[in-house]
Amino acid sequence: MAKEKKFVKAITARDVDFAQWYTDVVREAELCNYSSVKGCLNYLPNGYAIWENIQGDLDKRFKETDVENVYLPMLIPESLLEKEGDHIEGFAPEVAWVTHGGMERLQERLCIRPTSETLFCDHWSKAVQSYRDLPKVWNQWNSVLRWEKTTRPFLRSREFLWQEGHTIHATYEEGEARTKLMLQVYTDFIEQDLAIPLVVGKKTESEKFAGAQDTYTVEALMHDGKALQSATSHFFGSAFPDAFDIKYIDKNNESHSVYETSWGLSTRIIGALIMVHGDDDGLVLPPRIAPVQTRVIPIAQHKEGVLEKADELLKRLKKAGYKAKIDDTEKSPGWKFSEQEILGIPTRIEIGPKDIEQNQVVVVRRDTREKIVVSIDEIETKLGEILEQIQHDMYQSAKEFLDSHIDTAVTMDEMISKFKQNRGFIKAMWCGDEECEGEIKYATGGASSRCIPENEEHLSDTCIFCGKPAKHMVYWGKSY
RNA sequence: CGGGGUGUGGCUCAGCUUGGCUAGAGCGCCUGGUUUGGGACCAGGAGGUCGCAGGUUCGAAUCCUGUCACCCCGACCA
Repeated sequence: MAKEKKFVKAITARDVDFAQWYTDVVREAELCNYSSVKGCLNYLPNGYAIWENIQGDLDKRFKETDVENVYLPMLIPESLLEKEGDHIEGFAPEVAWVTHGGMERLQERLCIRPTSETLFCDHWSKAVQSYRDLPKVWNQWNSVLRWEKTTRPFLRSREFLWQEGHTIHATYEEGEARTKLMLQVYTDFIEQDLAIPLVVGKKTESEKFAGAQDTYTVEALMHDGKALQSATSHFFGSAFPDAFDIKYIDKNNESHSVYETSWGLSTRIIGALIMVHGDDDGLVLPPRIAPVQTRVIPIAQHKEGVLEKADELLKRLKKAGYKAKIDDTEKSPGWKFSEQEILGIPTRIEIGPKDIEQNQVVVVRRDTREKIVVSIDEIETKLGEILEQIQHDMYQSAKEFLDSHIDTAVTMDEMISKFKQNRGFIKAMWCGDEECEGEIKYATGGASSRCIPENEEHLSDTCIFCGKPAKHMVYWGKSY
């Protein structure tokens, strides 16, 4: 007798409706949910655990490059925010203001930080006097608030968690080197730990951070073919610190400007994890960042000895250093399998009466669903190998996707038709004119310049839009 | 900011056009029992001032006015 299908699939197929799929995965995996304020999220244990791991890994990489952590306030006086013209102009439309303290109206309103360049500079303007005070290489883990009109979980929220690094240096070269160093730190972290391949480069004038001289970016390609800026590193030169009057005295008692950088990575990266690796069954997390690397699922756990064996296995896995959990709830095995898949736990280990009889377990990979029979005696070493393989394979398949979605174009017709048929990045030459950039965006239905890579290729002599001599090769793409 | 949509138990929604008995369903939850290698089943049970305010009416989840919130698309946006 055929059983009636009792459970409707809770996750929309990825290729049917990508936006809905994304929302479904976020909901079903219980990463976050909507709070009572638009655009502000409740980060739930499953989602926050991912962020904690990101923090842990990235912070370690920061400290290897001599970064020191600090914490500065969340409120910025209006007068301070206004000190650098481009900066305030860029952020003014999206800052939230505190106007009252208790019942009293404040003499000067305070903005809730959209970013903290001004606070760092304000501090340094007093604290830095001598070349001996330099460099300052600081970072803070915090949240910021930007009054976005359109919001989506992780991708664009009003309040979001991030880290913002801020540094000042005695020389231009040193500042520029730090900017590039942090870009490299992000690239390594995202590619190695998150298994997300990147396109790396410099932003054009119009896409730059408000007040920056140079903005560098790492761009990831989501499965729907849209790009997502996944981290950023800015070089401010000395204009920004000059506006705050940060000066130092060198060995010869001469006064000099300092050179500033800032760099950040936010919870938006969780959106990238979902959209790069996820599939129709839910989240797929790379083993190095997964809060749980394996979940033991006892089969027929009511039978004599099964739970005991499963618990014993769990203890061994934990002892061997794995982030392991057990699902010994009363739910049916099918339910448990689905849940492990929705949550993106990289492996599950099935252990039932038949396995125990043969001194084995069945390891199932989340990414490929491959079932691997492993002798219980070897589980500690085999699981590690399987996890490493998953990490490697996930990067490879994402890399293949990225590579197969990068194309080139030398005429506008070519570019437009390629954007229509093949989602992703298109490389094309550009004259450096902001107007052409806008025209290209319009003509392609929204493809903006994503970045100019360090090693530019020479595709043709002229700008793809206006035909004037080309200055740069640009990666173009539609983005989140 | 423009267009569209939705607010009814924890979740997803039906009911509203055409006002009327005690406001429904599925999932989830609780209790007991049977099950257990891909979302098991039976029985019983708890849980809702129908977003908020006002109006019309003998009577409003349903009609009217206002308001708030959220979602989707677009525009905008480091």
